Amino acid sequence: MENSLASELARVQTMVRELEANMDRQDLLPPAAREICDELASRVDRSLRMARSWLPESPGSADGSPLGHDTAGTGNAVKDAHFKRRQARLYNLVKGVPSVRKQVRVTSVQDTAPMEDGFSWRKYGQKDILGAKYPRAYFRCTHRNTQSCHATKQVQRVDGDPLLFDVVYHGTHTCVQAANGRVDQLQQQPGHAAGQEQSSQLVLESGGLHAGFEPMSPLHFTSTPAGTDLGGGYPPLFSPTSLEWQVRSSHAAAGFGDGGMDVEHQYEELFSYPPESFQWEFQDLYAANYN
DNA sequence: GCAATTTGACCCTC
DNA sequence: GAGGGTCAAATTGC
Repeated sequence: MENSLASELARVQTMVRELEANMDRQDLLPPAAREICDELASRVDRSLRMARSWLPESPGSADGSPLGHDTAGTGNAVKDAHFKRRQARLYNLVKGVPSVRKQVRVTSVQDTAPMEDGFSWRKYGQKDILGAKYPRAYFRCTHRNTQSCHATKQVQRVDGDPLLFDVVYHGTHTCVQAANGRVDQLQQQPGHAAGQEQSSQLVLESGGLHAGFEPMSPLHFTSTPAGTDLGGGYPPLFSPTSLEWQVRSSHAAAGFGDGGMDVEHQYEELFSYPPESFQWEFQDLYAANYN
């Protein structure tokens, strides 16, 4: 019952996105209509999450997957096993290295860039991922060599929702860029000290988080100039004008990456019982997403 | 000419 | 052996 409800909502969500994308592609979408589409998508998304919260645990299921991974139709146990292993690796990558995962929504397929996050990144690889429709792109900090900054991130378009990107950050920026702009902002957040770890970015990058109705401040994507394509036949990546951040994050350094906990549980755990140091962040994020 | 991206190959882990 | 992550030479764009 709830399962079919979730499926239906997922279908509606996809249709809204497709409608929006198609109209956007043909310049048929006036601003007012775009707002309605955004709101509609956002509300369906919220309903979907509600529906999923009723479901019994089903990690890796078509609709229950936090990555939006669509295993429906594959019916392939081997693939599923690989997918689970991939998920496990995603969350357990390097023990002790902060890992923050986010989902970034853009408002149209034209705006298909994982947003500017204040750092400059250099792409160093791209891989087709088993069971995933779109390839995963690998970025490292531009200042890796000059300043020994070992922060990296992975960006991958979510299957079934071309407007949604998974962005996984690994490591902490130690470059000057981190010391200037980012930390200055961090210091404005209560309870946060300069130079705090990657988890702080959750606050910053979702600072403008809204339920997806309002454009955020202008963005540009320095690391991925025109011509970069994350695959799937979509246009080159340009500057998104409006983004919705769905902060469904994990923080390996906080102990959520270990212990065999499934991904869905990690999210629930994180939102329900966030580590003390992150509680205020998740209160804000939760409020932004669910109120 | 330099910097960034692309992409095939290699390495590591499971 | 398969798959994910990284390297590095070739290519491209400014």
